[in-house]
Amino acid sequence: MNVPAIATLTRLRTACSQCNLRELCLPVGLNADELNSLDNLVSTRRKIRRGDSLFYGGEPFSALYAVRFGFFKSTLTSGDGREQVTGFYMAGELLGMDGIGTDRHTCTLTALEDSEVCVMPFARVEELSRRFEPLQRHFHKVLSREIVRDQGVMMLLGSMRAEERLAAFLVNLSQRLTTRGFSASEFVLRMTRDEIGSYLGMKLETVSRLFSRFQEDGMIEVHQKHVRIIDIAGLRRVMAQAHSAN
Amino acid sequence: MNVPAIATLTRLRTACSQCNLRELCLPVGLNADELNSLDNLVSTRRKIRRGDSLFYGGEPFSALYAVRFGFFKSTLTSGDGREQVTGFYMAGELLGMDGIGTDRHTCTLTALEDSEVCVMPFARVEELSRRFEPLQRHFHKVLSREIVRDQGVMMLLGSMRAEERLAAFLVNLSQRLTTRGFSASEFVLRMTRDEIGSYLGMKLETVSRLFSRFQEDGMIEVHQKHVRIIDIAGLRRVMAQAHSAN
DNA sequence: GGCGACCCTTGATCCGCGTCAATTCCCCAT
DNA sequence: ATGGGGAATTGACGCGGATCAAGGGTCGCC
Repeated sequence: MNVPAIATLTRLRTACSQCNLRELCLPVGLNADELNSLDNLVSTRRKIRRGDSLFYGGEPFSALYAVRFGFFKSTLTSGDGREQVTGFYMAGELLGMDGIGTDRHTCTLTALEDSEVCVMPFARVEELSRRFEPLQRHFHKVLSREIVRDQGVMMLLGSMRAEERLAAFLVNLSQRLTTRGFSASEFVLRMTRDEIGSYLGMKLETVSRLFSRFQEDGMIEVHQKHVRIIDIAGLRRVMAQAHSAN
Repeated sequence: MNVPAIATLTRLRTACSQCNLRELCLPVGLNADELNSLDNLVSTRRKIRRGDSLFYGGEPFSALYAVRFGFFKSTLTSGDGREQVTGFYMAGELLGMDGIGTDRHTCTLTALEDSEVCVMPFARVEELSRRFEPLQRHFHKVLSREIVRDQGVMMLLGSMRAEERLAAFLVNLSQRLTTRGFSASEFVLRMTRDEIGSYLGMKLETVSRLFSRFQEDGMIEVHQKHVRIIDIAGLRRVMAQAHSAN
């Protein structure tokens, strides 16, 4: 009598239909019935302490992860040991899609604050999306959007100057925080200057200098990791100035 | 009697099971039976003349495309009109995956030489991959690999210096040509210096100068669009030199 | 077959950002 | 409270690659 009771509890606890992130996460746009069929999508949840990694590049791939709360960076390490930050992830975003192609993760996912993820065994994702057209469709959309996001970063890195890149970064962060119900104008950076720099293709000193400059220009206020955006229109203007880098 | 005969002919003509690219393309790894079920995946073929576009950013998305022969570039245009080359595609590679997420293409695909693609209506791709597990699996792998590829470019742009990037570009081209049965060491660039530069985040003059330098160093021979790779190990050494950019 | 439109090459100069270095700030652990 | 260490800031300087400019090669089109 006891074991099934616990199993039910676990199921409920990890049920997408009960999750307040369902409007952001994989089940977005599904109706109540459809949601219920998803309730065994998530096998367990897993807590990751700040500084620890969810998975490492090279590890075998078996599951996708949805961020419940917390903050992650993904990093890629090249043959010669250089490390590049390839993305930052927050609640409702999906991790691990890089592993599908080769059955091994290519990047490492590290928590930048104490975090929790929903573990979705990939076999289950595929099975459910075969049986279940709306999930299939949405899953494909999520994969595709990751491609589009990456191409956006390529454009950032390939054709914008340092100040434009940093402005774009701040605007993007602000938008994503807003979507999640946080303040659009005031937030705490979870990553270091070095990590921002790696992501944006510049050195930490440059990041720091640009923060100071944006502050002088009255567009933001920065104190260490605290950022307040005063003039988001100004930042948008900076990121769109057409006068090139290359 | 006549119409069905033509229909059969068309079917045969566009059948994956008859295509010599099936080992590179979507149906990779499927057995004969499985391949046959795919024979109505491709609705038609479409020829694109050099300089023409298969689709433009902003257009509604309806199908994926597999390159039969030819060569494409994909470009992204930012709000302020800057254009960034985000990739080059050759036979057997899949185009259009950027459109799935928003039902609109985000990038423009332009033929750099006279080309032909197989048109795969996306609804059909999804339907077949629901009914057909190996296709589903492989399709997911293709999407995931595109993500990984893009992350590789991010690393390139974010953490390598110009000469490393260009060396990496040449090595990558050579590899992909080899896979397709072409010479690994001698080929014709289908894109201009400007397009290479855009892709690699540098100016065309820099591309040109680096080509000349690689030639002086005895690693390649270049005459306009003709490239001969003499010392691929040397190029690999250049792309891996750890002494940073940022 | 010759003319024009690109494309490529190469040089000279300049500047954005990387590099190196010193100092300060902040958080955390004792 | 206090000391230690990582993170951030700021300045001085130099270099890689952008910018500007001129010339030459190649191919398609009349």
